[in-house]
Amino acid sequence: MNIGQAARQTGLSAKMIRYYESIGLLKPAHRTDSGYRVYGADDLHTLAFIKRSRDLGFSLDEVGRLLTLWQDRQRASADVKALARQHIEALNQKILELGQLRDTLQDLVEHCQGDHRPDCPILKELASGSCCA
Amino acid sequence: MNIGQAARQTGLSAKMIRYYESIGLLKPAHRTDSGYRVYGADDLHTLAFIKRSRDLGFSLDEVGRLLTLWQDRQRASADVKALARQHIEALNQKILELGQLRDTLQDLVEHCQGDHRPDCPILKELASGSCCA
DNA sequence: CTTGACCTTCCCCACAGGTCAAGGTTGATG
DNA sequence: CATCAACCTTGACCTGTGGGGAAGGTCAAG
Repeated sequence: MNIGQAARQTGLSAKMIRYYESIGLLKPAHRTDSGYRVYGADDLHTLAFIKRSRDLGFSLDEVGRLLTLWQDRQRASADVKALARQHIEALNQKILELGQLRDTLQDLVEHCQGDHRPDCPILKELASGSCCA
Repeated sequence: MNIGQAARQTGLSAKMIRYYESIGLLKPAHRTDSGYRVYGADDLHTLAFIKRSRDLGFSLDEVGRLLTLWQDRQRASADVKALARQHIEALNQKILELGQLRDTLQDLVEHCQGDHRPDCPILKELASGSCCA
């Protein structure tokens, strides 16, 4: 199977597959005599694993660790769980931060008339700085 | 005032200040005879405005628009409000997405023994794909 | 004069790819 | 066989928001 078909089957782009190979996330694919990359069922599995891990928000670095654990028959599931937990914590942290930003902005918006007068509390707060922690 | 002091006073880095100038977010700073950038009270105000806008999660592109509105005495506050609302919507969207990822991961983690056995439901789900929408 | 802190410009690095170019392969058609 | 479209290859450059550091100029104090 060529890279394009592998891409379509996994939902990745051909570009991404080459990129993953270039950064060492994937082992170099087999090649035809003319240099085309060839992918088999195993490779598709790995690509799909990467795709789903990315969809869950893991960084490529984390995906690399997950792949290692996946391919290691001796791994402890505790390792995977720890990685996932760590990722959950990062997500929660990000969610909190974004929520605080949103709330702050929401406050500002609610104090803004939103009419045609140039007077705007949002800009005033941005200029004066009393809005930010 | 030199760029280093301006940076310390506003919480930006000298690097960022030069960058903002290079992309046209800031007007080119005045220079001494020897080429050093010099910042006055007005410039500090603008830098602080940028810093606070960035802290609220606006992109540099959005900051540029806010700056324009800020410096435009004829602006309508409705414009600022619309920009802020738009940003709030983007934040909400991102928060939702991250929350869904977290919940999915949380489910997976809860089904994982987390012991020394190699059997791990998280990896199984990542490999099989039934976990993702 | 020397030292050290500061400034300047310039280039490379990160993430996670997108986009385009120039050229080689492959397979199907006339 | 010629040709054409669709596919593949590598490579280079773009995004956004800077960080890090090199090479060299400037300034103030000792």
